[in-house]
Amino acid sequence: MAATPQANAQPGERISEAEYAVMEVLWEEAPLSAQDVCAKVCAARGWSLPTVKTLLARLVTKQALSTTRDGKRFLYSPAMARSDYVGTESRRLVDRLFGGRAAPLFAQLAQAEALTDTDIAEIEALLKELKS
Amino acid sequence: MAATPQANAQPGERISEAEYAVMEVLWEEAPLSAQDVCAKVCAARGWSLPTVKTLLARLVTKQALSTTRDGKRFLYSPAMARSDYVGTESRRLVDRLFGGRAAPLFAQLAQAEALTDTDIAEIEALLKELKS
DNA sequence: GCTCATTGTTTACAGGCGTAGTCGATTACG
DNA sequence: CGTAATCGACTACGCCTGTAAACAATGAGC
Repeated sequence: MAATPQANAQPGERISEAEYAVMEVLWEEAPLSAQDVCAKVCAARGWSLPTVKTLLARLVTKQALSTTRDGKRFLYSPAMARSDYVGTESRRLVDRLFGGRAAPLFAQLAQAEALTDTDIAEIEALLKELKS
Repeated sequence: MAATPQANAQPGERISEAEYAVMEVLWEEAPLSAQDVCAKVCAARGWSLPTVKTLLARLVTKQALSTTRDGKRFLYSPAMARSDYVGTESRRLVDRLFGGRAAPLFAQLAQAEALTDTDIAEIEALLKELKS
């Protein structure tokens, strides 16, 4: 048995921070080759090409990326929407730190003065919309 | 050289998820002994006493907990405020996922319908206060 | 067609994390 | 005073992560 061997990896697999940096690039523009991705992050993070390759491979295993052959190389594209990732990640934080309620998070940010005037204005607008 | 040996561990050390569960208990009530802590989390997380002891030790190393001798055992107390932890952790998320701006996070939660009516009311109240 | 550069794959390795057992010291109880 | 229970320290170990080298296949250019 064991249909597809070593292929354990639910789509729910967690994406690590380094992997996330790679996803960022691909969410901005895709599909890209490993080299393209490296061109966009290697400098900033002090990575080498092999590192990016490893991360790409792991993301493919985790089904966070899909690939298309292009000659001898692969082109990588996100297999999950950025908003999905951001959503579950936000939710996770709110659940873990604020008992699942968003208001305390907001209060926290407010108290930490992490809210700019623009933020406040935008949130106000959103609120108005929500109530309609 | 090497003043205090193995004692590398800036207070900035990151607290892992399991460690956080222990901190939670101590933020709620402190000081507590290892057994007290275990009594409060072991069941819920399926841990054994040794596990809790390890986590406590690591948290002490990370200077997230302080200890007081009490006979042959230690009593543990938080060495950092919960609000500090929650603050940096929230900030980290906002920085990483929303470019440091809070409004998009709020929008995300709104769109994900993660906002209850109570949340909205409370946030509205907070907004009003902020503007005064 | 042959060689060279490029690509993905495999392997590596140290450090952190989750989970826990062992052990020597110490305290408490009889 | 001696023995048993308990405590913290040390050790362990597999998995994930960050980072990367080695290698084998494959496609491109001459």
